[in-house]
Amino acid sequence: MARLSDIIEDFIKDMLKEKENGIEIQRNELATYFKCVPSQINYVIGTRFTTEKGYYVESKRGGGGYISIKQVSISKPYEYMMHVILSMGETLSQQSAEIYINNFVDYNIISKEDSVMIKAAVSNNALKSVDIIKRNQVRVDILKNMMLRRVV
Amino acid sequence: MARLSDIIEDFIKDMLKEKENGIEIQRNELATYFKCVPSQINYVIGTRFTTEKGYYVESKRGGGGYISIKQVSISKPYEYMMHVILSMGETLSQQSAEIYINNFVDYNIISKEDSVMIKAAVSNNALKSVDIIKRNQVRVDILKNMMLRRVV
DNA sequence: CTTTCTTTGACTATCTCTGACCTTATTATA
DNA sequence: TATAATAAGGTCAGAGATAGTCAAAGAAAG
Repeated sequence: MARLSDIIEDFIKDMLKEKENGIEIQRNELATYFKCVPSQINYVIGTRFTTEKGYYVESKRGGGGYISIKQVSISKPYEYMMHVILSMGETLSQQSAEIYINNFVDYNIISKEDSVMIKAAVSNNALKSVDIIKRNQVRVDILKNMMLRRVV
Repeated sequence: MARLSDIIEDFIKDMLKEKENGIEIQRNELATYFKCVPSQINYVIGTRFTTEKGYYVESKRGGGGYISIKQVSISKPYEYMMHVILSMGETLSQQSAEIYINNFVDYNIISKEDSVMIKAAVSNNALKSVDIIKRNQVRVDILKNMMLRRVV
């Protein structure tokens, strides 16, 4: 059974596809349409339209309020990559790693096939014999090393 | 009498036969159907639907959660890779890893560019924060995971 | 008799949905 | 203009819905 959040996510993504310059939605309107509480719209945006995933969200309260969603432009892959590597920090969960890797595909830095392989390299399964405490540290080291080699 | 785990295994395999693109199951639903505890489903999947046996399993928790199982098509590269992976053993030096990776390039399983990236993933530099004692074990895990996903 | 495989259940982790309460912006009115 | 009413959107904690882990008990095989 598809989750409501997924349905709303798809709905918003469809809207974004049609509009080049981002969209503006009414939170209450959307909630009424999907027969859910307004805060579920926040949940969807908060979990699916994050900065990490390449979205830029703004909103305004009060009369005539709105939520605007834009997709970050993908102009300079190399600079993006270096920026991301430098901003990764010293530790990385499997989940966060996958978000980064999906972004690399979106930015045409790696192919879909490579992304599968890279995800495998940093999966908990591959790192199962690394101490839990160190695992996220090893993960980020591996990902940085791979991505550096790819763009250099 | 056949063990329950075998019955569940057969049931899932029958489902897989009918669906070309893999299946999605509900752990609790299946457990109810077979009148067993949910964790037995994990046991069956963990012992019968492993990567080594050619299956790829993903799951998600929470509302609308699922376990998805896909059967890997047994291609020539897959068989070759499986053979190589099984021969790798439980530990691998950086030097040996590079020999394997070079062979994969020769066999046209990966590109030269990918080989650079894979070598980076299993380099001592990427694994610098893994205990020396465990490093060769982690290295082989990573390489196995990556290569399996590449041929799958 | 020992080892390995199976079954069970208590506890844990994660994701989704809901509602009460809060903050901010605009508009109407005294 | 100051104030009140109205019209948005935001936050957060808790309830609900799944799945995962692990160790111990039980059963089967060697």
